[in-house]
Amino acid sequence: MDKFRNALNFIKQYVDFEEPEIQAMKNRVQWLYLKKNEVFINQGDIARTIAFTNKGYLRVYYLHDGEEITRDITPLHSFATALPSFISQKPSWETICAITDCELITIRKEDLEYLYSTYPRWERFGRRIMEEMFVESQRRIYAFITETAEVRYKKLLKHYPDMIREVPLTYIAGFLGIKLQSLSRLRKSMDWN
Amino acid sequence: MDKFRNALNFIKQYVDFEEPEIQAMKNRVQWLYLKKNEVFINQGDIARTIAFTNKGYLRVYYLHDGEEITRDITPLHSFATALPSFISQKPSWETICAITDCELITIRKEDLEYLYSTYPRWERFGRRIMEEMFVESQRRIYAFITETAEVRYKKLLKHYPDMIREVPLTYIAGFLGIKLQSLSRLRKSMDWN
DNA sequence: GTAAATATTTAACAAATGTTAAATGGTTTT
DNA sequence: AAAACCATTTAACATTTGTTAAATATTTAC
Repeated sequence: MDKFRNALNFIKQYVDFEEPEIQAMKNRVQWLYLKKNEVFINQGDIARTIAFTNKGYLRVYYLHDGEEITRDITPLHSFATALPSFISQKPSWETICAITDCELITIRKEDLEYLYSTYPRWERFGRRIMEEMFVESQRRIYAFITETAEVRYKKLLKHYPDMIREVPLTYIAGFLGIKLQSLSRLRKSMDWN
Repeated sequence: MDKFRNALNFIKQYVDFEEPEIQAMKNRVQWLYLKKNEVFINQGDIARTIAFTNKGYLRVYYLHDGEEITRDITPLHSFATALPSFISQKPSWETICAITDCELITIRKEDLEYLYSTYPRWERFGRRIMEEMFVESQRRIYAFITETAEVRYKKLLKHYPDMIREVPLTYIAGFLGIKLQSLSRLRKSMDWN
């Protein structure tokens, strides 16, 4: 039983790696275990690592007029960091926090840069994963433009049933771009088609 | 006067290239001139090229219940393609169309892949530009969650005054995620602060 | 097991945006 | 200049979501 099984399955969707490249990665990552509500990256800190969520759900939010605005809930087996801060190495305005107990595979920026510079296939992986994340992000913009909150909620239920089960409704509402009370009302009056 | 001046200025923000790498790119791009309302990539076609908008504005939209949903208006000096189709080389569900007369620098997917495979710095550029596009996309998601349409419109006015001048309000409204009539109403009742 | 804390629901009213339909204003074509 | 074609505005009414405040329900800590 390989601890890296989830991560490797995910990675191999994008690039076929040789064994030494995989080893180089394994030598440079750290495992990080977060309890529910523990913080991965705090607002004001510099995002020095990026994480792969091997287990659990993270929430990305920032403070807007004293209110936490949830921008993202990371699906299982995906990457998470405060990217603007990670790229620029300036303080982050976003906070990333564990919604459930989490098991993260993290890599420091300098180690990732080392992989990028040393192994062209890792740089290629970086490009492809970013393309994918961008496309997904665009899909979400379409959803905001064309779908009502009810439709967005139904799709979330359909695509991420586990997530809905484990994540409090406040955060789901934030992710959908509506208030908790609106989500609650919408759940009551929903026709299930 | 270098025809590539805009493009090179843009590119050099992300990676410092050597002359041969720039030449390799110049040898593989094509210039494409579109008149207002001409189509760059049609729904159902495969996106075989990606474009840099040297002049003019492109609009990305798709048909939703017989209605054109504008997902993006590309700023000057940025990249545009139907990325899901470009990546997968499957038919595009999005159409990209010239809002104004356009001057595009285009490169075919296979030529871009050649640059990526041959020059690590081009692959690095590909990754960095994708990171940037992803971050910008996330910013827009925040805007949908936290800002009213009026605030989004004011920011657009502030950041892209030229765009507002050249692009019809229908498309602006679509980009903001509201209907033309709502934008019109909002413009009338706006307090200019 | 009980108290405290947190999550979710409910409701009445307010604000923002959508829908439909028509009027007005500009441009382009002939 | 008139006709035809766009783009934009206006208005009345409908729907969706926000706001405020409270009531329930569920979970966590002691």
